[in-house]
Amino acid sequence: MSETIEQKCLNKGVKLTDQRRIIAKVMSESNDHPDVDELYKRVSKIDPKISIATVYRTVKLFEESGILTKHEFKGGKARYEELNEGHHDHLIDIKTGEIIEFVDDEIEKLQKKVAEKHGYKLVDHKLELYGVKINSNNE
Amino acid sequence: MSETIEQKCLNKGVKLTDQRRIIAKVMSESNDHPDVDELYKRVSKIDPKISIATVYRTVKLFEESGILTKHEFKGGKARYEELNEGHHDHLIDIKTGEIIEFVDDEIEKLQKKVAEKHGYKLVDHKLELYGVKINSNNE
DNA sequence: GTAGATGCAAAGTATTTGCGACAAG
DNA sequence: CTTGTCGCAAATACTTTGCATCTAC
Repeated sequence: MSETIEQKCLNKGVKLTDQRRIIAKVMSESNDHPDVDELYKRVSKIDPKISIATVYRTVKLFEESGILTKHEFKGGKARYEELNEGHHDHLIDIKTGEIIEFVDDEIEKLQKKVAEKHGYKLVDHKLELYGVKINSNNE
Repeated sequence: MSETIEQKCLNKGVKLTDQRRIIAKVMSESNDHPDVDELYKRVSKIDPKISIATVYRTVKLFEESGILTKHEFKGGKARYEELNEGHHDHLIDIKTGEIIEFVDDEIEKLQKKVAEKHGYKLVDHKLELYGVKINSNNE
């Protein structure tokens, strides 16, 4: 396993407060992609005195420190996820909202190539696929 | 050239009002990706009495009718673009904000394949590349 | 001890909506 | 005519911020 969020904070000189420790813990333990409201709810169960302003400030700080990433999936609120070595993109079930993470090296390479073809160095990218389940009960 | 926005409205049974005609015209003539505020400014030059609520209502209606697409590029406001046959994705210069449109069939195919691999039919997707210009004056 | 963090409530943005007046088909 | 649209201002949703207090280092 990789570094904990707390370790990352220490390495990056981010001051650790109780609130941040709690937010870090909740994010580490979340396998989904909570929005700020949801995160606030989870965090409030541990410490009901934390304010939502702190949650907003903290996710922003963690994002800037490369600890979390922010996703802005279609039409919704900003959602967050812990950033680990393994980069991945998202496939979103438009019926259920379920999110599947995937990696496709070939797509990654092609993206780089496209950027270069246009004279750019690729710095970041966003790839989201939206789909519906192909299953047994064909409509 | 393809159908005009006005023709599309007729085909889809979208009632044409003066305001909608103006918004349609401005969008057709825009080669960039204006946000609602910017669109409102442009539209106001033609008819200063149009309200921003109408602009919001109209872009939403046009989006639902498949006439415009909405983009939510990183951290900004929603931006709109006329939807034509030729689908394309966007490469955004993170220094200047310039937007380059591109098409890459191979990436498109791979996206479909990835979705299928996970048991999904690809319905929609979002691909944005963010880059910096590689140029003569290397920093 | 001091710079930075927190909680609160107030202020910003972006967008949507209720309503009476008005216009398109 | 009648249904849907418009303009306006008020409402909503999400996020940020000023300020006084408190806390990590």
